[in-house]
Amino acid sequence: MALEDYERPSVTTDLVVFSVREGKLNALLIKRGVVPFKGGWALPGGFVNIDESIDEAAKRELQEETGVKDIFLEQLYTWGEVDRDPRGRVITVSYFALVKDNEVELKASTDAAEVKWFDVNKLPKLAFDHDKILKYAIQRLRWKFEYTTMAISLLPKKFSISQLKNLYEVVFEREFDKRNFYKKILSLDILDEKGMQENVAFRPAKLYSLKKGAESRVVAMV
Amino acid sequence: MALEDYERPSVTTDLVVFSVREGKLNALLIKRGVVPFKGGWALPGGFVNIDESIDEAAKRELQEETGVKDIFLEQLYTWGEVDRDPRGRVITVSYFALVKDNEVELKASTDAAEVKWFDVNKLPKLAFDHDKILKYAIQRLRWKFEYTTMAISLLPKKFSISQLKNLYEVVFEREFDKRNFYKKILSLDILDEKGMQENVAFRPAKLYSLKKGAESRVVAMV
DNA sequence: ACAAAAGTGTTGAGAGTACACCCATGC
DNA sequence: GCATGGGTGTACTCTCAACACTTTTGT
Repeated sequence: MALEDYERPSVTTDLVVFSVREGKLNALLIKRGVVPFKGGWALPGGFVNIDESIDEAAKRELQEETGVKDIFLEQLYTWGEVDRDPRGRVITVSYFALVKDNEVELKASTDAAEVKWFDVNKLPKLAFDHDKILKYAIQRLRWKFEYTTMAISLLPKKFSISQLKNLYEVVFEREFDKRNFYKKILSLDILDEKGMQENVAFRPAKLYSLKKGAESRVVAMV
Repeated sequence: MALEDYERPSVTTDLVVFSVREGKLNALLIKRGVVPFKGGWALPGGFVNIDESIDEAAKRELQEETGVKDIFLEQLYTWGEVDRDPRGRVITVSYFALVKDNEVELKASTDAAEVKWFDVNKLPKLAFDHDKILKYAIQRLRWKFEYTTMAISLLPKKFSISQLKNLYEVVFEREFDKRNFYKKILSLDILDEKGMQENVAFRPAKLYSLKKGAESRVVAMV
């Protein structure tokens, strides 16, 4: 059979954009400016254009909503229940992204009456099956933190071990032993020393950056 | 914007169906009976109907190609490059499946001139981006074997530890120490004893079955 | 000198790895 | 009794977890 013989579904991407703000894990949501679920909160996202790859569509959406590019973005899962969208048959490919709070510029648009960060522990009711997608994304985020060096992409180029430790404590919602954390991270041989903090009101910390080539290494981080 | 304002891509599923045959890990391929790549080998798969979920489409394809149902089937990844299919814009959601060799009945169809098992180390050139998909599936398969009890779904209801060990050796292409393997598996507390082998020409093995509730447990298996 | 955060070592428990011999059965 | 695969224990190493004090800096 030829392509034309099949009725085609619409395909969208939905993004779970995470950031750490004021010591909490936050996710980006938009207030829908259009039906269905007009006025309800939902994940940012939109249709995949016919001449762009799904990854490109996700990247474009991320930039439209946050102004951010060149940041960690990874496909999560594809949701294809027949009735997940009241407008008709819509398949969505979900992605998750990590952005640095201070590099983000939120902008409303026609689709999004409002764009806002929410503490993942204080989420509103979400449109479509977006609560399921968000739960899935949090699991994946934790997994990524546990087994990859991805967390470091959320920190400045030079960072201290304690900044990294804070990040892990926010994502896993528990404390890590300082000595064990230092020992573990330093034993992985993934960091280069990059001098010291300056102008701090207490003992300056050593700064590190991720070693070249360690970006995609799979290591047990914690 | 409304759904109608977007030109829609076609959506297919592609299946990587694994089985263990004669001590080797095999994948199921079809010889394409239609253009493009007519006469070339490809993964089984097909279009997602407008009134079925993607999971249902994958399940249906699996049954059409192998006659198998109720077996391990899991979504892998969604491939959405613009030019991945010469017929036009086709997005494919890949799945991987595990089937028991002896429960499979291969059938050719209009789309598939021939259906055949291939040793994953002796694969022919594949159509589309199917070699990438297959590589991805093998990675995932190994990960699943390492961290879940999924391997057991490939064995008969009652099985011996050495059958399980053989399976792991095939998938990881290396040997496991017999004593350590027995010790590790039995220490996980995921098996129930189910009597002994009968009518074997040597010392009969103890048989086990997977404990109720252990199907989805995440454990380090090896 | 004090406030604030940085940095550092040891010990015990449990898990992984390496390694070789006896056992039960059918023929 | 022999061929075939089943089943078992010990010692070493390494990793993980628990635990508290000293150091450096700015004010």
